[in-house]
Amino acid sequence: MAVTLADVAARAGVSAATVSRVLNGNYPVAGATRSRVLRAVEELEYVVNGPASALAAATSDLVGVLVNDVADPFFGIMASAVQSAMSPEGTGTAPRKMAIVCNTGGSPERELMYLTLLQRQRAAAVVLTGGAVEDPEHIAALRARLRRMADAGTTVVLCGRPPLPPAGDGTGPDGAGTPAPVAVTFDNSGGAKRLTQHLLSLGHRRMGYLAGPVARTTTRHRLEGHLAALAAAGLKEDTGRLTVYGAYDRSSGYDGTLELLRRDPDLTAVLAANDTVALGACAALRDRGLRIPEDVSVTGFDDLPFAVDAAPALTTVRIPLYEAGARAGRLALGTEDPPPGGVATVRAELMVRASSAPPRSPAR
Amino acid sequence: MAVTLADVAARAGVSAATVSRVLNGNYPVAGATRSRVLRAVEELEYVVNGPASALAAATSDLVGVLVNDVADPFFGIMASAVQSAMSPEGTGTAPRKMAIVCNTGGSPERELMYLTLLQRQRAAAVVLTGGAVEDPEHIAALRARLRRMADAGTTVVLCGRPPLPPAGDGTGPDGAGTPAPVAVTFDNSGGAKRLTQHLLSLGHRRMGYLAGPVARTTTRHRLEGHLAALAAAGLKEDTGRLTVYGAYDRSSGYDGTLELLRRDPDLTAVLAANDTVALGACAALRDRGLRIPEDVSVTGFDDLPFAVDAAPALTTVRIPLYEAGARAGRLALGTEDPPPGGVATVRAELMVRASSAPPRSPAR
DNA sequence: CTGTTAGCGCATTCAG
DNA sequence: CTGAATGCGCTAACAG
Repeated sequence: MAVTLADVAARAGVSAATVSRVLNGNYPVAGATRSRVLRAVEELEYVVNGPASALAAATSDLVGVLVNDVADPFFGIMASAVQSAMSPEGTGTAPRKMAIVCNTGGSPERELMYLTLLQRQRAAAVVLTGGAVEDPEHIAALRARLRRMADAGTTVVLCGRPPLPPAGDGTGPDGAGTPAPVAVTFDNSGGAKRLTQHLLSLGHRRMGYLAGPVARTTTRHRLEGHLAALAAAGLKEDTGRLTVYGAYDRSSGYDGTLELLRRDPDLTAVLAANDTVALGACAALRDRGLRIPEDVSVTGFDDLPFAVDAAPALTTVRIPLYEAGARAGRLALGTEDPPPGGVATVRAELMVRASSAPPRSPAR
Repeated sequence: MAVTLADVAARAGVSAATVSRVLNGNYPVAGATRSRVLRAVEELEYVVNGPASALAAATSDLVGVLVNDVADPFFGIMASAVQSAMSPEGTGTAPRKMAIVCNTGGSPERELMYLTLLQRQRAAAVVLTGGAVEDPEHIAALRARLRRMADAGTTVVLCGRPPLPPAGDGTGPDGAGTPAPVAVTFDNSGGAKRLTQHLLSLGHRRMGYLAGPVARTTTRHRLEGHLAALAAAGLKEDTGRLTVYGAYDRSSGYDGTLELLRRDPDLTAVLAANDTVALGACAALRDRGLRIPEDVSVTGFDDLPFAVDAAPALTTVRIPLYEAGARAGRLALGTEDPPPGGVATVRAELMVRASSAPPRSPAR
């Protein structure tokens, strides 16, 4: 049906092996025959059969990128960056690798399911983005699956999540064999700490915290940074009372803020787990007739593109998502050497904007 | 190295063919042997070799999704929806098809390049999202490429773009052979028209229009709807003078608004090509000391999630991106029958919110 | 219902 | 530098 290598070979008057060689360019071929083959390829509009070549070469040019939610710019930006790393810079050269973006929806089952699919495709590499679920059972399953993939030659890169905790239960040789996956992690805890310190320095003492989903590394690290800053300021007694967990979306921010207001009508600041949640928080506060930042300060996290356009512009913590994704992409392709220790932490920078200001009545 | 079908067959004491049959479930197999095989699969942790099966079956389970920009929620939402259509509803069943999201960056070359990659992978289907570039040369190349893919058995679905214009130059049999790709189009023109009518009815007469990139179907259709409404109101003289082209991003909205203000300092409304551009427009107006909507009304397009949280909340046109994407996904999989004529147009609904109000001095 | 037999299209030895 | 032969792992006819 479709035109094959053999057709091209016949047209060019050479053997299939020669055509294969010029196409892959890994072998010496005479200039004359090379151009003759190339012309035949053009004329026949030949397109390599990916599956066949993957089978024969036992390698594929697919790179999987797992994200919680493509529709969320947080992941969209990272995915876009990973993909950009596949194309060899400016030149219009076709990338040999192709990124597959897979939506897990944050569900552990779907994460494993997509890994199986990727494993089945014999993916060259896989990049796991975003926070990890902290369920021990899932971690064990994930570790096992990733190790099997790594053993089969798939490069595994973590982006935006910490390295997998070591096995611990001593089943099988751990330190030995395949090395742990390379990780590009975010300084979530440090960023959250600086953010809270910023609010503390403005004079805030009664702050509500809208945390992300429970049992997620990102959620935990951000919350820990926040609590650490509170503790350092001698405010640890409030811990927990003004923390509400929810999803990383607008409505969680809205509902969570109403709940916080119920718990403490006099709070002077709301720290949201991310920018999207912060938007919901702002909406809830406005609906309650509270002004931002005069009555209540609001902060986000991530510094997504829309944060600067919120009204008022959101004070937040900037995470260089694009740079991190690009780096993860290069690590996946082996274009960049892994960092010492296998873990690179990208800095989170405090962005002070209009949504934070001193509280109405400082220090309660 | 890896465990193969043969290994499983040996362990289960059956032939490779039988294992293949239980795995694909398309053939009758005795219950006893079936469970024996399944157990062997479990014990050996066998994972099918995708490339090999694709080669043998001459079909692949990959579905390509081309988007201009994954980091843009407009595309992210559609991509997410397409992907959701791959999973058989509630059941935790693994999707047999896998969506590959490819970033074209809006570049025709990259669009063709990714199609080549997809063609190489022998993709089962490909979904092209977003507006099409209107360069005749590119259209011809695209049409040729899509036809070749369709001939090779790949289902082609358009989502958010109009059907390809017919060949016209009479090269080769056109109407014959493979049918034209199915398309899920947006009523961009109708939505834009209703939006402009809304502003007209409020009393606006001097409106600036921030168009998208030139030579894009989406840009053209939205602009046409706008101009049609103006013409119907007898305002055609202004055509063009108050239209500025730019990218679909915030900075274009910002810069374009400054340019519009230069051309007509007394304009009372700015219509942006999409919500992101509108955000930039709002920022520019605020920086110029103009209030929204008291001094200038602003409208967006698409009704992305953040539109309702802008301050003031954005009057815009809602396009059911998720529904459209899901439908495109089902059409790609053949789960849904194509609409009569091969083209389904989804309605664009006017969403009136706080960013539009009567002008300061009605009717100039 | 199950085993046997052929390839699918290509990348690689190994000779020449 | 090039051609001929072999097998990657699996599916799809055929037989039985």
